[in-house]
Amino acid sequence: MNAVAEKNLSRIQREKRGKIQKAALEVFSEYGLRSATLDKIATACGLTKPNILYYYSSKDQIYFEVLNGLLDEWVAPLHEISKDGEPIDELLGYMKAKLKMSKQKPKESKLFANEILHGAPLMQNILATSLRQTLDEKVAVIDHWVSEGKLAKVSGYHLFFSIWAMTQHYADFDVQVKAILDKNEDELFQEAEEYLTNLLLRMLSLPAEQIHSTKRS
Amino acid sequence: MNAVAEKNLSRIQREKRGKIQKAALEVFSEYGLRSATLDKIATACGLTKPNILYYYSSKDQIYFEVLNGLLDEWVAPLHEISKDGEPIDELLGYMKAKLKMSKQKPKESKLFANEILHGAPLMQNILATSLRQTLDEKVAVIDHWVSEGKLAKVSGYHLFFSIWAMTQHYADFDVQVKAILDKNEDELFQEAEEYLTNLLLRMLSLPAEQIHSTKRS
DNA sequence: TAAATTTTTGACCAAATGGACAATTTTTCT
DNA sequence: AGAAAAATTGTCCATTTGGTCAAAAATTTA
Repeated sequence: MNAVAEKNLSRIQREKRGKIQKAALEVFSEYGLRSATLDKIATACGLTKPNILYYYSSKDQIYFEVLNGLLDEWVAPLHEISKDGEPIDELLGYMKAKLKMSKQKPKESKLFANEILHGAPLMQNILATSLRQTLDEKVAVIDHWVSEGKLAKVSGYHLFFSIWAMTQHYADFDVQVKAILDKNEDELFQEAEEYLTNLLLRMLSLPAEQIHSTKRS
Repeated sequence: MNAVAEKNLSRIQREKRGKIQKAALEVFSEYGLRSATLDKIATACGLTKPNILYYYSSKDQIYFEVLNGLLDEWVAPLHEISKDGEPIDELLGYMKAKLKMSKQKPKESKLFANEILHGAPLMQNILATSLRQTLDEKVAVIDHWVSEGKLAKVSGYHLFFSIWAMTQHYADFDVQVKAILDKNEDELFQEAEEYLTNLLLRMLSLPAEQIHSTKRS
């Protein structure tokens, strides 16, 4: 029900559905599924409530569409990790891509976080199949790098967990971060990138290489 | 309105309030403030809805009490960091304490996560004053350790952010973690501790010390 | 342009839910 | 024991909210 069916929609259909999804993302990410109301979404996109229900059959349906629409984009950076690249560069690149998403798409990040936090009722299946499979592949790549001596010994799964946790933290918990550090966003993310780069370099470099692990921004 | 006033409560008051708070934690952490209903809390603690409202003036009030009741406990491990201890041991100890809380109190972790994720309307003040002050002090300690050459150069603030993120990840996003890794909880947290210990050791150790940074459980 | 189709909306409904309250029961105090 | 205070509950209410529907307006098609 995506790129295929989307072509059959009229101009109006596409416009309005787009508006609704955009507004829904705002509202859902701020309030969560339950606290978000159709009225709030309606106000946010300048349509009436019944009009919204003309395009989507229910509130849950909107939520599902929004979440699904973001999924691919969300997992995309993972696919960019190439087994033929320089291990540390690949992983630093992944971290940076994830951090960039936190900076530029905090609402999307929060929406996912909220969904998973409450048991991922709509995504558990995808997590356990699609995401898991992709991750298994990438962990295999990491294991291979480790066995080849190109990377310090590390658990691939936990490495990914920690990259997710640390990068998304700056989006999901921005309120806390900003309550403690009153830098502007550019500064903050610049610092975060330097910090995380250093962290990964130190953690992933082999002892012998540790010497030239100072700057590699 | 805490330890002081709490003494003036009758046995029944203390029992029932305790029951209610416990049930409320369950329900709020699973559903969030808005989706949680008084009926769910009532069922969970075996009281009637009006009875609950006899002890707490409103649903918001219960939520506030639960959240506040947990706050001190939540920040406590931070106070344990002693400037007189061995820097790396202190920080490893902190990480382990936080990880333990994630394992043993996932509901509390999720409650906080949810609150902050949605803008921390009830806690922003505390975050920006109390937590911030405590953290400033601990960051000063870290800076001192760094200047004394006892710790690799690192941003204290981001170090704390990353410890929070990585340890709480195992509680807050447990659904995702478990969808990817099907270990039992003991194994999982054991692995996590080893991984995070290694990570912190590598990141915080001075280059010269890196040699004996293999095992230090 | 007129008919057919699509889009939009005002009015309305039923269910869920936070909370009020008076009456009743239980506990405590004298 | 009996009065006073505290605790409990059944009943009720107002608001919020997801969703329906028929009629009206706008757009497309022939």
